[in-house]
Amino acid sequence: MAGIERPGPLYQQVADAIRRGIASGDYPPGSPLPSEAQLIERYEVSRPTVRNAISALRSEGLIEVRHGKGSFVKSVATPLLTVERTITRTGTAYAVGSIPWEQAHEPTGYRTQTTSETGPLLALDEGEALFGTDRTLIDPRTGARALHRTLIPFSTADRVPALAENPGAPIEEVYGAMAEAGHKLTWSETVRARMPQADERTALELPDATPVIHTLRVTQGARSEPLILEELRASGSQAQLTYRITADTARQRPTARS
Amino acid sequence: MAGIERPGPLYQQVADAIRRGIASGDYPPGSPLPSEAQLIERYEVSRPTVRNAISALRSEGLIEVRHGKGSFVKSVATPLLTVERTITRTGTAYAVGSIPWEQAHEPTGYRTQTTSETGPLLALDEGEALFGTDRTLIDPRTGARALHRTLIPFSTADRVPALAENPGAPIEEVYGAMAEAGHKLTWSETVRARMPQADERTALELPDATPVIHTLRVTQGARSEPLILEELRASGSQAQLTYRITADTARQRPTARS
DNA sequence: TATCATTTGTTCGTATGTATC
DNA sequence: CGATACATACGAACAAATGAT
Repeated sequence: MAGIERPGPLYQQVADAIRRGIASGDYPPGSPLPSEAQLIERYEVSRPTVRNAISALRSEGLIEVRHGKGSFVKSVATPLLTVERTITRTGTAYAVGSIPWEQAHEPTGYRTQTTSETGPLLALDEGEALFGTDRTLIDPRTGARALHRTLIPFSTADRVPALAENPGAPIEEVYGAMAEAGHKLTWSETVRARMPQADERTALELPDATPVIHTLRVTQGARSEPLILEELRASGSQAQLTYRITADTARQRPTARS
Repeated sequence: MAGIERPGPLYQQVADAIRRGIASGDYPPGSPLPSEAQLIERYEVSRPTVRNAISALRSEGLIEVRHGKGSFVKSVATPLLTVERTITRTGTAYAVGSIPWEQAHEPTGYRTQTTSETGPLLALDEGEALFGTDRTLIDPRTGARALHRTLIPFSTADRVPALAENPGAPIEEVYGAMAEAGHKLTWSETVRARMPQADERTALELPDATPVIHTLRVTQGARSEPLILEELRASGSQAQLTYRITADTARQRPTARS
C-alpha cells in the first residue's frame, strides 16, 4: 500500500514510513501506532521485520511500547523541568536554585571512601573516608525525579564542627556552616550525559531511550581547595539545567593564544 | 556451562552472564566478546536469543558491535573532552573556554527566522529574521566533534554595525563587537540531554547508545535583554561541560521575566 | 586481484508465554 | 473468561562486511 520499494533494509523502510507518519501528524503525540498485526498486513512484511522497525523507533526515543497495550508516540513537548544551578548568598545564608523539591523519603546517610573518580575531584587519595548522604528529590509539579548525593571528606568536617555533627543537613546549611567557619566559597561544576544504569533507570523511573544528565559540583574554598562534592542525576528528557555566566576579568596572564 | 537457570527471560540471563563477565574483567574494555556462534554453543540457546541479549547490552552502551568483525566491550574510561563554558574578558576582548577547536570546514552562513523554541529565548515573536552561522568543530587531540550555531537577530545587528557586516565572525569577536557598541554582557545557559536525531548521529559521528548534550546560551545586555543565541551540541559520552559558579549576593530580587 | 571463511545483518516462518481490557 | 497485543523463543536461509589466503 504505502510505497515501500526504496533501497535499504525492509525494516528501515517500515520505520521510515512510521517516522513520516509521526512527522506528518498522522500519528500525533500520545496516539497509538497500529498494532503489529496491522503493520504486518499494511506493509506485507513478516513479524520480525515489524518488530525490528518498532525496536529502531524505540531506541530513537520516538515511541514507547507498553506490553499488552500497544505502541504510542511519545509527546515531543515534554514539560521540561528547569533546574537552576545558581547560588545566592545573603550574609552566610545560602540559597540553591529556586525549585522547592520534595524528598521521596528521609535522606540516607552512610560512610564511604573516595574512589578513582571522586578522589581526584576532592584532591584526595583513593580510600579516604567520606560522609555520604543520598536524597531522592521529586518535583511536585511534574513528578520528575532526581538523585542527589553529598560527599563530605572527614578532613573537611574536621575543620567545620557543624558538619561533623550533622553531615546530612540540607545543602544550603552545609554551605552556610562552611561559610561561618571562615571559608570563602566558589563552585565548579561538570555536566555530562550518558545512558542510565539499571538501578538509575528504576530510581529515576526512566522510560526507554532516555539519557541521564549527570553533574558533579565541587565546593571550593578561598585557595580553590576542594571541600565537598555533590552529585546530581536527573532524566535528560525531563530536566534541563541552567547556569548564569559572567565574564571573568583575566588578571592572570592569558595562556590561550589565537 | 555457566549456571543459567535463574528466573527471567533467557536472553536476559545470557545478557547478565556477559555483564558479569565484563564487570569481573573476563572481557576487559576493548576486548572482543565471543562470536554469536560461540555464545550459542556456550549457553545452548538459539541465535535470536543471543542476538536479543547482545541488543540489550548494546542499548545500555556496554558494548559496540561492528559488522563483520564482532562485539567489543566499550572502554569505560573514555577519554573525556572537557569543554569550559566560561568566559573571560580583557577590556573589550573576550576569550571563550580554553580549547583550541579546529573547524571541519568554513562556517556556513544563512538567513533564517525565529521558531517557537528560539523566539522566546530571544524575546522575539515567531518569524523574526535572524543571521545564522553553523560550524562543525573538531577537538584536534581526541577527534571529538561538536556542532555550534550562532543566531543573531536583525534587531541586534542593527544596533551593532560590525555584526551586520560580518555576522559569521568567531564568537569572541561577536562578543567584542557588542561590548564595543556599549553593551555590558552576561550570559545564561541551559543544558539538556537527549537521544540524537539521525542527522546529528552522522554529523557528530556518534556510536550507538550515546546521547547528545545540548546547550543553549543567551547573551544578554545590561538590562538582561537577550541579544544573541548560541547552540552547542556534542557527544554526551565524549564531552563534558564545566561551569564556574559564584554566589550572587541577593540584593536584587530575581526578575520573573518568563 | 580474486576467493574464501568468519562474523554480523536481515528476513522469512512458527509456536508459546504474558499483560491488558 | 476470552480477545487482543506485545514478549520470548526456536529454526532456517541468504546478504553484507571483514580479514586472510
